[in-house]
Amino acid sequence: MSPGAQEPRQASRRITVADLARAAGVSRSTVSLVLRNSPLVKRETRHRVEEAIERLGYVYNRSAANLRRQTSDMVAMVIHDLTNPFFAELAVGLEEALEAAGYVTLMANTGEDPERQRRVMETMREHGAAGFILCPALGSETRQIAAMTDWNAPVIQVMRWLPGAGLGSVAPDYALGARMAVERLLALGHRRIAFLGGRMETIVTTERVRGYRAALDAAGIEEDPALIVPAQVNRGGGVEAVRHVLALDRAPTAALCFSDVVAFGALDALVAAGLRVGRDFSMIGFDDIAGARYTLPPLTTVAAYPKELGRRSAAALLRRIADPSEAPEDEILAPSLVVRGTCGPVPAGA
Amino acid sequence: MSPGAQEPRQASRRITVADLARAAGVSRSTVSLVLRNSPLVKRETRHRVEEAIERLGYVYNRSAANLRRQTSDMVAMVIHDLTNPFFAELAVGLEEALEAAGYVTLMANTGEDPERQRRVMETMREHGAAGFILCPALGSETRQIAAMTDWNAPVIQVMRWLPGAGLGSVAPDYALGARMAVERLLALGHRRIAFLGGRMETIVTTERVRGYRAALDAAGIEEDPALIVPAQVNRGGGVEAVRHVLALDRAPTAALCFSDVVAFGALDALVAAGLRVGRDFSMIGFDDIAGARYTLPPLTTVAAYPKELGRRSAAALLRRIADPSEAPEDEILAPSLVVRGTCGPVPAGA
DNA sequence: ATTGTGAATTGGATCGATCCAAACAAATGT
DNA sequence: ACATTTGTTTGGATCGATCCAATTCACAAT
Repeated sequence: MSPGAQEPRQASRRITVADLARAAGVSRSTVSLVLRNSPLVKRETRHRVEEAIERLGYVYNRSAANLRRQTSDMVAMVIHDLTNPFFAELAVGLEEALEAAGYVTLMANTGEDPERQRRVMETMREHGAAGFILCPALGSETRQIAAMTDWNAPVIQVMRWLPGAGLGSVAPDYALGARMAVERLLALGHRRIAFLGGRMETIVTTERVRGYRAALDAAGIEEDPALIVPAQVNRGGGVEAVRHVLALDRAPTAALCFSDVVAFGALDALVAAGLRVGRDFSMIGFDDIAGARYTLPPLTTVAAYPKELGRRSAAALLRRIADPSEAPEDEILAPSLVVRGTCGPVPAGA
Repeated sequence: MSPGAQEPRQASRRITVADLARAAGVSRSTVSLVLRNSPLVKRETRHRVEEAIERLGYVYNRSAANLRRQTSDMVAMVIHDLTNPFFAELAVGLEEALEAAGYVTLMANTGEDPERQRRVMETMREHGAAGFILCPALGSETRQIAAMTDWNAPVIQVMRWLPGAGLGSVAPDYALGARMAVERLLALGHRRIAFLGGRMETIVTTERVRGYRAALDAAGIEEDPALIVPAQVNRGGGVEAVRHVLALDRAPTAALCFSDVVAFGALDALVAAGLRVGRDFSMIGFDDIAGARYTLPPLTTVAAYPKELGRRSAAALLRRIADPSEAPEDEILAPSLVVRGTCGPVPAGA
């Protein structure tokens, strides 16, 4: 056989508290107390039990314990796209915080499929998840998600949320971020500012557009609908959107992009069109993903701190698990503008 | 209170099979048979039970069922860095395959911390994970990982592996990939070819270097140790490694980078040094991550298919779960070379 | 020797679903 | 009418740990 072959693997029944009790000459109850670090057991008894645990190679059975205690130490994390670097980082912050609090994480990636989302959440419910962190797939039905209120397990939505589901959420202040970005462009003298990328069906887009509009309004600039250009949320979308606005009669001199990834594509298209970004054209992204500092020039963008968002949503969920009577809250994190090299004063000619 | 407030939340004891039995006028055993879709129950009885399930809003308790059946439908996925886009995609492929097979995924990110890795794996074991997918953290002790053979749950290592742990693994053929890349560069006439980035303590690096050497050997080229430049596995590492080799007496005309991310940094540094990549200097990356096609020029690289690797490791694990007597296997996937724009013939002057 | 007190320990019931051997019902054969 | 087969249903024990009320122990006080 293989070099690592063991002695003939015997069926070896699982070691239980009963076995430990027998081996240590105490009752099951006492063993249980030792396992839970109760101060009730005499020091010497504790040692005898611990010795037996060691000697027999006992493994605690959390499922059995959870069944009896009517508790759960599992949290469900349901995310629409883990390959998005922003969400990957969010997931890491989340898991880290949950682990630190003694929970294990059940993970599922829905790939934007509401049906798959429904299915995995149902399964996790059957597993007795103590709570849910959900970044809902596009097309999730509010009714179905809202029904989770009587699942007897709190739900926190992250990044995206279904208005009126009444579930609580943690997300960056998209509108504020967009507003800050546009205000920066206005301060540099820009008057024709585009919004590139995103899908108007998503709350994340409408919120960002809302902030964009608010900034223009406050500056007394009349909005030009032609400058709001929805497009796919990827590099190709950025390319397309830029091509579109450059072909306009009165092209913009600056743009806020839906996300950094869209901005990357936009940057490519601007360079291809012979424009020097940061001089001939100013641009701001959204998210501050890892690659943003490495573009040429480095991308000015709105940072949303995904890891922190993960931690916050974990904290919010744990609070609700600890006290289910607490009302759901919507937590909104202020983003910040990271100024790099893609913005400059409006060119003289414009 | 909030608009979504429900009627006063009653403590509402959980609905169990016993409740269903009472409601449907059958025994608990019959209910259980219905739940498991047994063909033994009469059609009409089944309907009565199903009606009760619907009416009472029953939720199946998988933990209780697993306890009694001495089975488990949870798989543990322990990964060292989920924010690495390569691993994120691997994780998605993995979870997808596991979900399709009826398993739920317990996820943990170790952040390259062996102690944390030990801890989370122990916890998952206590939760009764049916198997483990492990991408071991740097510095994992072989002894400790090898000890998992008597955990009574199969372990598959992905991407990285500890030689001699005797556990089974799924990984790309790193050596072959490196060899293919270097052979390409040789065919273009390059003779001084560098290897940039990576850490010699990791098997992934040594394997790639092995392939690099094999290609040079086969071409009868004497290896120059000065051209093998370990560096951090990030953009900065790439920058540093390029600066180093360009300062050599006889600088190389081409390089294989440890990974795409290293190649990105290398590209930056080459451009900064005034070299036209693909003409003055040729370069190949490794991984084929999403950004690779968007560099200028687009990066030629070795594709390793992370999603497929995830699926394969899921399949391998499920096989071992189904038949634990099966010996652990090491599965090695052939990578392929994706030719884009960063390679060209050796410049005349060199 | 007896009582009292707090510390330590314990047996039996329990969490929710499933296994198992046995019982019951319906249909078939002789 | 009875035995046999096939099809359905069932009660009690069980998985492993914990809860709870009750008991035993150790030791000081009377």
